[in-house]
Amino acid sequence: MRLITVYNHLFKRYGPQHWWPAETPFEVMVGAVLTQNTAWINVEKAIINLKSAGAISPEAVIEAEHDILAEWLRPSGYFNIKAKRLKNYCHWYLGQGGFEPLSRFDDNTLRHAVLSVNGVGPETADDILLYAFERPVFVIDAYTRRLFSRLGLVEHDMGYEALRHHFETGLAKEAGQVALFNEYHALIVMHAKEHCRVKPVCMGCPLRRVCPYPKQNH
DNA sequence: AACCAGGAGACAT
DNA sequence: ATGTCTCATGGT
Repeated sequence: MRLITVYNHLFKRYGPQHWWPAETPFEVMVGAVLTQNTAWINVEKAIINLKSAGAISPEAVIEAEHDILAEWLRPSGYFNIKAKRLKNYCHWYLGQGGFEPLSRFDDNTLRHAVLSVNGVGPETADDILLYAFERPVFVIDAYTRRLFSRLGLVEHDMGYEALRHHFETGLAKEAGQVALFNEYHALIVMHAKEHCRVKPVCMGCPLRRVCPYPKQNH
């Protein structure tokens, strides 16, 4: 089965996801950091706190005391670490001059620049690249690994960069890379969420016969 | 009531 | 290069 075939099944079942769930590019960046190993519902609460405090800007994040910022981030978990990581990112972001100057970087340069921030790893960086800067990078997360290794389309022990390269080259001939990668990652997350927890059978699963869910606990 | 969620860094080996 | 610990709230 080809990668684009899996995509077509998912899209037919779930339709367009119009990700990322955020109002501005900066809000995408904040969400990308806060959602590290965390349920999105909890990230939403933290973002609401930031908005209520008028702190959904890089300047406000930097100016806030650590303990205050951590308190706003509390619902998203790891609040002490994430307060530091968010400040690290905002310092770097403003140091680069914000969105405009960064948007002139070529894809690879921008990716390495974002990755240089302490607290921003490959997945967080690619969330930011794809959903805030609209660059053609394929986001690899735990869901992607699990789904495609169980489908037998990738090896289970592939590293992040190897997986990313596999998806990007495997979909290279498809039109509209950014829009495709945007929808694909969102659909993978949606599919995983539907098959999360108790689901006796894959009723309505777009991948029917080959659907790897549920297996073990998922 | 254990288990997991849209990971990453520090550190040891 | 690869493996293990830690970070932490909230839903099921």
